Amino acid sequence: MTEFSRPTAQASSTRERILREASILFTQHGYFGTSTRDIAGAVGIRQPSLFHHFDNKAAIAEELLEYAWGSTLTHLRQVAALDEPADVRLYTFCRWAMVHVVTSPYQLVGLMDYDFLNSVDGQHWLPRFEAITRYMRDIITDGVASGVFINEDPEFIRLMVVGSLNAHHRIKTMAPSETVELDAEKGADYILRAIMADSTRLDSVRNASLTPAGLVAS
Amino acid sequence: MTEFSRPTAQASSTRERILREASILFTQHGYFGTSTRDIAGAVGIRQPSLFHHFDNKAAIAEELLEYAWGSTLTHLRQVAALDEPADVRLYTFCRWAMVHVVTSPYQLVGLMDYDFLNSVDGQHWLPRFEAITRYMRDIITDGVASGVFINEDPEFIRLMVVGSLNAHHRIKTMAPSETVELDAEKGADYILRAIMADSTRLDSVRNASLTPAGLVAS
DNA sequence: ATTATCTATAGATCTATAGATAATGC
DNA sequence: ATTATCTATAGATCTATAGATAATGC
Repeated sequence: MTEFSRPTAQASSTRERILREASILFTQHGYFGTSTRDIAGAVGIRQPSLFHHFDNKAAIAEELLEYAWGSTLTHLRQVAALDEPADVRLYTFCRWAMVHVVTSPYQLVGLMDYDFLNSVDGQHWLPRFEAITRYMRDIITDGVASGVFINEDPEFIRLMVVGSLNAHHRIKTMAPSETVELDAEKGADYILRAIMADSTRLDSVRNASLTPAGLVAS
Repeated sequence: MTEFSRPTAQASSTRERILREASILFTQHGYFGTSTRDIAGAVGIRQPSLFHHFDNKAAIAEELLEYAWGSTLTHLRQVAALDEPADVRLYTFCRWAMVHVVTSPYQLVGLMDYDFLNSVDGQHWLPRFEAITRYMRDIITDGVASGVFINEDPEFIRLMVVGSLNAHHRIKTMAPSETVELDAEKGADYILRAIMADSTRLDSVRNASLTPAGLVAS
C-alpha cells in the first residue's frame, strides 16, 4: 500500500481546498476553460480572496504540477537505475505512476493536456518534463536494443506508452475504484503487452517488478 | 490508398483557411486557449471578419467535429456489421481511423480534449459520440465474450483503446510522416497486442482486416 | 446586387490590486 | 499584530454587432 502525505499538515485549509477544487475544474474544463471566479465559487470564497493564497492563477497550476511530477521524477530516476531488464523497470514505473496519480488528493490529469503545457504559464515546467522524457526514452531504447520490446522506433513507443498512462489516469479519475493496486496492474499489463516482443513473459515481468532490488521505499 | 475530398471545391477560400488555422491553434492551445483574434491573425484577416463566415466561435469547432466524426460514425457502423471476428473488426476500424485523422486537411486532435466536449459549446456533439461509443463497446464486448480479447471489463478496454487512438492521433499530428498506411498499422498493432488474448494471432488478424468482405469503399 | 472585408465599439468577462473590515494569536 | 476575508474597481481582453467601404459578378 503506497501512502502519500498531503503537502500541508492542515488537510482542509483554504489553500488546500483551492488546490483541490482547481484540480477538479482543470480536469473537467481545462486550464483556460476554468476562471478564477469558478475556482473561488467551488471553494466558497470571493474571487479576489484567491490571491491571498496564490500570486496568480498560474501559481495554482504550477503547484499542482510540482506535486504530480516532482515525486514522479524522483521515482523514475530510481527505477531507471535498477539492475533489471527494461521490461521490468518500465512495468515498475508504470504501475507506480498509475497508483500515484489515483491516490493523489488532486485530480492531476487536467494539466497533462497540451493547452496549458504549450502556454506561457506552462513553459516553466518543460525542463522537468524533458528529464522525465529522457529517463523513459533510455529505458525503452534499452528494451528495444536488448530485444525485450518490439522492434519499433523508441520515440514512437514512448509516446504511445505516455498516451496509455494518461488514458488510464483519466479513466480512474472519472470512475475511481477501491482496487487501486489491481487497476494499476491491469493498466501496466495493457502497456507491456502492447510493446513486449514476447508477451508470454508478462507474468514473470510482473512478478519481478513487485520486489525490485534496490528500490528505496519513499 | 484512402482518399478524402475536401469539404469545399475551392481549397483555399477564407472559410477553408479559417477552419485549417483554427484546427491548428485548437491542437496547440485548446479551444479556450485560442481566441477569435488568434484565429483571424493566423488567417491574415481582422477578428470581426471571421463572423462573416461563421455565426460564432463554437460553429468553427462544430464544423471541425462534424468533419472528424461524421465519416467516423459512418465507417464504424459499416465495420461493426461485418461478419468477421471482433479482433478483425476492431483492427479494421482502428487502422481506418488512424489514416482518416492524419489525411484530414485539419488537425482534429485538439477537439478531442475534454475542455471543449464538457463545455456548453461542445454538448451539441455528445449524442453522436455516444453512438460511436456504443458501436465500439459492442465490438469489444463481443470480443471478450468470444475469448479473442483479454478477460477484462469491456468498458475499461474501450477507454484504453480510445486513449491509444488519441495518442497515435497526436503523435502523427505533431510529426507527420510519409508512411501513413504503415504508421496506422503500427498503431493498430499496438492496440490489438494490448488487448488480444493470444497475440500470436495478430498477423492473421491484420491480414484478414485488409480485405474485409462487405466493406463499401467510401 | 452581392460578397467580403474593414473600423469602431458595445457589453461581458477575466485577472489582479487597493484598501477596508473582521477574526485570530500573542 | 497578523491573517483572512470582503467590496469595489482598474485595466485588459474577449466575443459579437453595426455600419461603412471596397471588390466581384451579373
